[in-house]
Amino acid sequence: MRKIGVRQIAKLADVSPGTVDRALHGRKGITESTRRRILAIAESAGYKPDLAARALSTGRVPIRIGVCIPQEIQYYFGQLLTGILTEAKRLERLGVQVVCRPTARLGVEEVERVSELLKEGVQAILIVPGDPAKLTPILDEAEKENVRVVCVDTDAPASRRSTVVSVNAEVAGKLAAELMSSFVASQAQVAIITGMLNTEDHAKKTRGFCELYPQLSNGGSVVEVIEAHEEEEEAFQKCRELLERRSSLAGLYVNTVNCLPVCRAICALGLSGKIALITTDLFRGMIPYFEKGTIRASIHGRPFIQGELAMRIVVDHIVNHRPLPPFYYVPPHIVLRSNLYVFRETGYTDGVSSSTVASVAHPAAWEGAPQQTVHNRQDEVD
Amino acid sequence: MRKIGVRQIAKLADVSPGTVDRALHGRKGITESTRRRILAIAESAGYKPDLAARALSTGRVPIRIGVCIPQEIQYYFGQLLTGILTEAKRLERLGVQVVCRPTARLGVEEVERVSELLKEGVQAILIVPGDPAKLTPILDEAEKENVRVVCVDTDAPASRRSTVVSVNAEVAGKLAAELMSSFVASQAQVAIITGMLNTEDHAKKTRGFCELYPQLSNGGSVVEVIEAHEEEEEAFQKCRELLERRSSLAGLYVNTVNCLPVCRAICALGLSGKIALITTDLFRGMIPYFEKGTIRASIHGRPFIQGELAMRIVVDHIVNHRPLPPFYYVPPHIVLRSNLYVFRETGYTDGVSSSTVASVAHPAAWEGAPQQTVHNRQDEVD
DNA sequence: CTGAAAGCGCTAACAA
DNA sequence: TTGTTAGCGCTTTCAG
Repeated sequence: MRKIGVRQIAKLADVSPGTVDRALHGRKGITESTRRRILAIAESAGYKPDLAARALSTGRVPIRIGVCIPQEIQYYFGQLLTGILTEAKRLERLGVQVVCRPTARLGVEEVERVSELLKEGVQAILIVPGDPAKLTPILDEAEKENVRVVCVDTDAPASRRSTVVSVNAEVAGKLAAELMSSFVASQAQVAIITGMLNTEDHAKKTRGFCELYPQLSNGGSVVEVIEAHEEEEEAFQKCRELLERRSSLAGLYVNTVNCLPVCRAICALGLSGKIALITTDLFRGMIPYFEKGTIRASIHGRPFIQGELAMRIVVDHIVNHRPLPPFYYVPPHIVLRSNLYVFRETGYTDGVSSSTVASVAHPAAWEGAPQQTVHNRQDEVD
Repeated sequence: MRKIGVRQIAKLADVSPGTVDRALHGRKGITESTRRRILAIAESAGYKPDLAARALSTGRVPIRIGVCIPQEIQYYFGQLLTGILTEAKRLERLGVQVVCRPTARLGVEEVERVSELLKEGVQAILIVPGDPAKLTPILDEAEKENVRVVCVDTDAPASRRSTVVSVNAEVAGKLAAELMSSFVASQAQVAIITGMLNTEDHAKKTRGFCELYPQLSNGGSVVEVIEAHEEEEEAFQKCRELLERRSSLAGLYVNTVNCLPVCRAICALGLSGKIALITTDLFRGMIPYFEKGTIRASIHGRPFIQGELAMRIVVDHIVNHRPLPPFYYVPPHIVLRSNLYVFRETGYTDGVSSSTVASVAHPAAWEGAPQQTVHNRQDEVD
């Protein structure tokens, strides 16, 4: 049984292959009646287009994806970028190319970088919008010119961006609250150390926590919310002061990635393990504090995954026309001491060839650091 | 910059495309010297063959992936399959085709299905090996004939399978233990309800839990481990009996997906919310028990992700020759009441167009069920 | 041993 | 509105 293609359909319908093509794709320049006739024939003949042939014919226009993310906070945005590039590499065969125009810091010269990307003729832009207000016009402009804008990690809600890939900040805050309430005694007092409350993400996490914790803790309360502006020294001083002022404090929720100074303050006052500390995200510097029991849990947004995912969905959209839903919320992971080493961010997992959510084996998960597994990269022609 | 293909290589080497083809594919009828010359040129030019064109020319789909998973336990293996197919669809443009040979139940007629797949000429097999002992010979045979075998969800450790995608069962058990110890009071007695201890996965989870719980609970202990053999009625009866016998029981860890009967038993005895129940995986039937507080947490292996990942890494291996590490452990998610609705398995997330780890927005995460977001599937003629 | 040329099934530009 | 035709990049057959 021969494979049936446009040619045979054309023969059956007594038209030319061109007309069949028009019918199949709803192109203009064909009578409604013949279109329906052809469609019916195609249907009944069980026509399945040959994707390979189509791909070949359409001429694989290289897919250029622009990337604009900050270079600072390496362990966070670095992971994000790695995720993006890992996926891009995987999709190389599809003709995916990435064009990077990083910003020095979050929110700095973003508009300039984006306009450079647009000049490069990208079909989509992955961006961490640090200054959504300023960006909105150019992002809207991009979308109008049919360039898909995908926000990553944080949103630009006022813009027409196609979608956002991020954690649901409110859920992250609530998760922390739920965990906290099971770590501390009834009626316990806890506090939050945040970055800046005018940052959407920080505010939402704080709000989520403050909303849920009192409900679950039997009369417990959030006694203070402190802004540390992502500064190491400021965080350390304020935290130390807080702990001295509030000796009754049973828990602390740090909802930005700036948790190290807090850990140091806690240890300095001999409170490690005595006060329940819940942090955000995960990087190697946190490991000793997990091991000492200073950090009880962390709500991890997994930037690597976010990067991978953003790249994946945007290419899927461009190549296969899969629609982009307005939000892609990735479920944050809860990192405890017992699952610490399954996360690639600890560096004990396979960081190169490993795919998205996975890591390689490391038998000694609980007790200390297992050996790192290394894989050789095979580079070949074909 | 034009894409470089056999034609340009031919021009560079001053030979014909035919010769380039011979060189690239180690075909006979070419001098060793010219072959090496051509290969060097191809290499330095960064030649990447166009899979679509090759597929069209040879008339064969370049990448066929066989899938052999059980049809039973829909909510689990169904999710796994959906993940596999979702990813396959995404990779369609690369010429990926899947061939399904499902088994009726886990461990039944697996060898037959695998041998059918081998006859189909697949390049790789994704399999949930229910009966590893029986499968080992044929899996080894497959690998010997250069067919990659990827175990999913559970392993066939004695075989030469290329890799396994699963959760690290021991870590899952330890996670449960760590959570349990923070849910219950010091020195609390807890019990485990499992499936069959001769199933690798169940045994490892049980072991992980039993090892860690006593260490973290200040003298608490695991007083019983009950096998329920994945039977609803058996689980219900045994659990009920257990609860009556041990009135001091503070926590229960169910490490198979068969948690509903346990929930019912707990509710029947009026212990909902009084005893800390930690379950495994996630499906819609569990939602009411989360909402009532019967289930305190669940360790979720995310079969959808495992399926997606398995397909992804195997195609990446075939297409880009990325090496397959011997294990791919996916970090299990901890499901609590506050993050329940971010998981696609609850049905409140976007189950079709959504990608791997993501879900769409649902503002009311804590309080009851938010509205379901629906995306229209784009059904195309072709 | 190497070159030339004919497609694979589909799309798109141009002709009728 | 419809038909014709020239490729897309690779493989393969048949001459040279």
